[in-house]
Amino acid sequence: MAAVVGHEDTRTRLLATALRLFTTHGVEGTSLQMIADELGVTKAAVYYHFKTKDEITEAVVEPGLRELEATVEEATRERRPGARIDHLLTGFVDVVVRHRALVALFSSDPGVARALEKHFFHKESAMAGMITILAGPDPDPARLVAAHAALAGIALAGGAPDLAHLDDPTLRDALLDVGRKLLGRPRPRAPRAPAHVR
Amino acid sequence: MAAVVGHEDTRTRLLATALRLFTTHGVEGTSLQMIADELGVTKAAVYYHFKTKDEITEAVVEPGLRELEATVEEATRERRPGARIDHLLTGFVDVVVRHRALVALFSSDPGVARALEKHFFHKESAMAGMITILAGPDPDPARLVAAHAALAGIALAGGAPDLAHLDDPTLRDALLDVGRKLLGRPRPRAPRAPAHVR
DNA sequence: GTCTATAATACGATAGAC
DNA sequence: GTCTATCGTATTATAGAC
Repeated sequence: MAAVVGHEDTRTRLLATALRLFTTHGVEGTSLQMIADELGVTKAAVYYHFKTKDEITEAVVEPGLRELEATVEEATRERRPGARIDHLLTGFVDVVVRHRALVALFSSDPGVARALEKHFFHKESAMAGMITILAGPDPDPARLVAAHAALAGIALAGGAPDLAHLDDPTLRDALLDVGRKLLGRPRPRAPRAPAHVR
Repeated sequence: MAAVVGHEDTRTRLLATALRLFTTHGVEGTSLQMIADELGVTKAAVYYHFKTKDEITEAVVEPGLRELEATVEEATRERRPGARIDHLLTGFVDVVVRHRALVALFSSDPGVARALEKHFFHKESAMAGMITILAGPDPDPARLVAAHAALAGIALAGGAPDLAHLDDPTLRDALLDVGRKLLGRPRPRAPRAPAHVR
């Protein structure tokens, strides 16, 4: 199973380049010409790998979105509401850390939503599902705002260029802390230290 | 002092329309044709009020950015670090609530940064200044991440369409709560209720 | 202040050579 | 698998009539 390597490689390079350009210029602000130039090929060469620009956008976003949807589905299966939140929170943070800028991209870039709404993927429902789990049924405004802020804060902080120097475990812990503070969840295995803390 | 009213009115309508389109399609995803169509005028009419698209982007963003810069400057003048954080936090939340989608726009849209970096405004330094105040000097990773998450979370939650139905005081309180939780600040005038709360 | 008309350029996308 | 060349359209922006 080691055929078409050259093909896969160029395709992978293309997606990596596209992601980088998308995060700095936005999807709509990135032209196929820019991608081709960065790759050192022509526009027509890009069109060999992908039929349309939307197809590129989908392919860039796909892996992260798939993992996110899987995490939401897993979390939904938890019986206790608190466990649902914890499962979703850790799963979300893991995806953000694994893909860094990607989640920030489709948390805020309208071009991603536009490209995705025409096909199978449903970013909207994944986001709605996460909010429902985090805020619970019939949430008060404070909890609803906290849920939104947690998702946006984790996604954008995780993808922030200023924080790119942090290694994965450090970033992961810090992002988990953000989520736990906003959602009122205890840290695992250290429920609540009484008085000598800080 | 009540001249040129018609002019000001169209200009204001134009900016409001531009902001709305920017938030739903992104700056680069919004064409002057879209703005003109939405206004019921032609592209040339838009060009009467603004010489370039960048000028529109600047004008849309200007009021919010000015208020933000003023808030940062005020906060910097506070002597105690905690007071600096509280001042910046409340000021930032007020700007977000007053302008709702605007702050979310220039927190995440690359088109805004691109349009601004060519002229007087310095979004970058305003953001850096806020992070410095919130995270303090030589911050550990956790505090740095918390500061980033607080700003991004407040901005994007404040501009979220899902939360547009919340009235200003409710949204304001909820966003302040987000910031305080992430930055470890106490709620004013109700330091810590002992046991009967919740 | 808004219009028609148009210029110059960039866009996404296709055809066909190599 | 990548190229040159091109099509049709949309873009920002300008000139000039009304």
